[in-house]
Amino acid sequence: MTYNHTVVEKKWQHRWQQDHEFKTTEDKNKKNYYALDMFPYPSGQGLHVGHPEGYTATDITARMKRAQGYNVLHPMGWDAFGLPAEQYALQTGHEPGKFTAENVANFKRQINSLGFSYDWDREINTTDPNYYKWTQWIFEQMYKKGLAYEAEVAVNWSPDLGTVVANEEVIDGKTERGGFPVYRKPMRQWMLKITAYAQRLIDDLDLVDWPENIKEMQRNWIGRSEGAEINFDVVGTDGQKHSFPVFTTRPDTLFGASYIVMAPEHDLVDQITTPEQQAAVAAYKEEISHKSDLERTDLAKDKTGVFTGAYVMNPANGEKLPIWISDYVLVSYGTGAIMAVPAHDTRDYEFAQKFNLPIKPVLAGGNIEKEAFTGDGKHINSDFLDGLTKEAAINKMIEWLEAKQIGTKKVNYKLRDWLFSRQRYWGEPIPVIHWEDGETTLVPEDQLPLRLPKTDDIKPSGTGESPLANLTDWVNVVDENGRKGRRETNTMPQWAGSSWYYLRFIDPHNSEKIADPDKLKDWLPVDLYIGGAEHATLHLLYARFWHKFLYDLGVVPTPEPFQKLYNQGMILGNNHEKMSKSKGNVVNPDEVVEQYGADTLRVYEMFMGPLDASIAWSEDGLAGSRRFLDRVWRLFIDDEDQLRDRITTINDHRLDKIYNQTVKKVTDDFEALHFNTGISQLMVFVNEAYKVDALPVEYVEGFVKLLAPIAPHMMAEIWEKLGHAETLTYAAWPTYDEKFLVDDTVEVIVQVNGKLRAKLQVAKDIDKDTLQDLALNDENVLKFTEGKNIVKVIVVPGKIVNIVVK
RNA sequence: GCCGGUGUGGCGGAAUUGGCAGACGCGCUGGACUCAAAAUCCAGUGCCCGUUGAGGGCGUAUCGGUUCGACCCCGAUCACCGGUACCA
Repeated sequence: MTYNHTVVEKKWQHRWQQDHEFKTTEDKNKKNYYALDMFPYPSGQGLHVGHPEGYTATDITARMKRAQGYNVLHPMGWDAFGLPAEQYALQTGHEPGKFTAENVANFKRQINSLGFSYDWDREINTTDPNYYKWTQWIFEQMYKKGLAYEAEVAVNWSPDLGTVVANEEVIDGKTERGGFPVYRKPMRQWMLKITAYAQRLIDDLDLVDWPENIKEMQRNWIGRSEGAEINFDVVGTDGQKHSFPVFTTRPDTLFGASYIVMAPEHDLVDQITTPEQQAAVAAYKEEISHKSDLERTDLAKDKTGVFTGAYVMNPANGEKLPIWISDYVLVSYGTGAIMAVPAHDTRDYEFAQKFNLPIKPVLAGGNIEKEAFTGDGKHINSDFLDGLTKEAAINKMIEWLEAKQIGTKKVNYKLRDWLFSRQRYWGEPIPVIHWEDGETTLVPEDQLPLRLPKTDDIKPSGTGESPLANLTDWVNVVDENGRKGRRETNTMPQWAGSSWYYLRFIDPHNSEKIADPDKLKDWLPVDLYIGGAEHATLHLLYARFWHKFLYDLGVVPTPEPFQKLYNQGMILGNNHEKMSKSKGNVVNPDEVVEQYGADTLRVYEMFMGPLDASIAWSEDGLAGSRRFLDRVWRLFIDDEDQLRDRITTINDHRLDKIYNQTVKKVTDDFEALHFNTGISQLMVFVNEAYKVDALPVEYVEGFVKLLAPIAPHMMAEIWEKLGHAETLTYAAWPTYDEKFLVDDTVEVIVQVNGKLRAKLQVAKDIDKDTLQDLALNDENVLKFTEGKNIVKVIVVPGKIVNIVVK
């Protein structure tokens, strides 16, 4: 009979669930292995075929590690707070919690239909108060350490919608929904001081086994740059003293500074602007305020700006430099003001050209008539720096600045503090109360979790506050002394719950602590973490930041959370484009499971190519994977659904070599996440097995174990037919014997001038001279050496002979 | 623009350390089985020359270099993908 995937897959999924087959073992005599997936947001669309690619990879690893005798922690949960549920609730008047629960149920059904070996006893959900109690707890610890603070930050405010919208919801300055205008409006926000960890977040990348490109992305995102802060005194028109610092990576070019630029939002702008320039400056600031961040940076080419009328003195040479404002200087980076050296900075050069400001070279080389010279060279027109090159001049200038107390050496980071509040209902409440006397307090720890009040009537507050502001019963509080207060109505961003969930999986039901310290010690760091590269910066940086903070508190025992990280690639539609509804190229895993079975989907997704590559879906390829599984089934099982007679306890040794090779290669490949080549080797074994009459039962069982992590349902069924009552899950992983991998003879290739001319079958330990003689006298080789001078013969025993002739 | 990555048959891809380019799969071609078809099994399949055979030439984005020998190392160029966006 042909293999019936529907029956067999249901049978084993049912049994696994009943037996709690994948419950995490915590045997002290075994080593531990933590295989983690990036947990999904349970969207209404359900799973698409991209999800199972990473999930299959971790599942294969988890299953192999169980067979290899490890305690394996392989959990799954739900990152279930998020915008879509809130929008659904706003539109339909339903409660987002219920909607989310339905989506979770659907996701879970789909995930289980694929046979993943998750320990569902450890399922977590970020919207569960027992979970977000600890998200709030971590926030409170940060607040106590001064790492959570309030600040006025500009947000995208839509008066028509009565809400604040996220950057990605703003298109051309209008809301994505409705097309209403969006204004930049400063609002009180919660911030987390991730910048305090900037240096450690760079340094500790050296501790982890991550793809180099992801490390590089994080380094770029943090953006460390070294330079100096230099103080400039404003040459006052009204006798008032003002001074301000600028940050520069090129203090050595101070002699070439020809003007100063401040960000239009810089605090000092209004104070220093002269009366004659006030109108122009005000008009420019007004113009800028209508531009979004994106617009300000997009219009990069054409520089704009206005003179303030004020001047500073160049501390190096006493020159008077005009102060301009321009939006090419960002208030949020460095000090919000720069010294412009147009001769040696491209942006300053463009600005100087446009406004006819002087361009004064202080480095030899380049042609400043045409463009800024940003390379290295000897300093000129620079007094005590003349003749020095860049690095020496930078050091000398910093020494000089520090001696004169004009400036200091300074390191700057691009990384900004984390904007941690959202004006949303569907998120973790920030456990803070603002009292009428101006005091701000945390909700006491013993009162956590601070529950999100249930409501099916989520409406915009109209003020820019979250919909929670409408729920006056919840918002208004009174303390024991009758003092009135108001709860924080901002909630946390989706990143919060996902920044520490891997810790909770270790001890998910602990009501006293985030997790038992001994268990954290046993399981951390995560051994393998697989997910999409789109989380390369934000999620992975936030999680590392929280982990380091908890490490400093003594809560977690390791400085880094994820030892090995791997990014799966994308599965594209059959037209090589990203799958999307509008392109009509989306493949639904439910249909694949129904038609071909979960095992086929798993094999196919792993066989498509390297795990990190983006590869197009192919129905033919999928069918080919099913064909391979059918071939495996027929190899072992006959038409009566019985084991084939060819499976025997007698070993005629014809499969010794290929079997042992297969065990070795598959084990190594799975370990290295090279599943495509591992599967290829399993195919080679099957091809060989079809050619022999007798299949030693030992090899059959070994093969079943090797394929089981990828095709667990079919292999469980064959395992049972092989007469095993006990589960395949914990059956020991096969081993190989080195002695079968080495041959007595090897094939040596013979080249003449680097071109292949012959292949020789020779004894493995043949000596160099004999091999050389053999090669030189080969019939076909002689055709190419006859009548020519043999200049040189390179002999690599066991591999190659290269004869160089002239 | 800058940073990172990739480029191999008709297609997905393989090649561990600089040593047989194209494993494995798809597709295609031929054969067996069948009344026939599907399925299955077997064989062939980089391109070109050679009637066949033996064999030969070319070939890993392009151009050049290092080397006895380069998909692999180096330099330049092109294309595509990802990240980033005036970060002083």
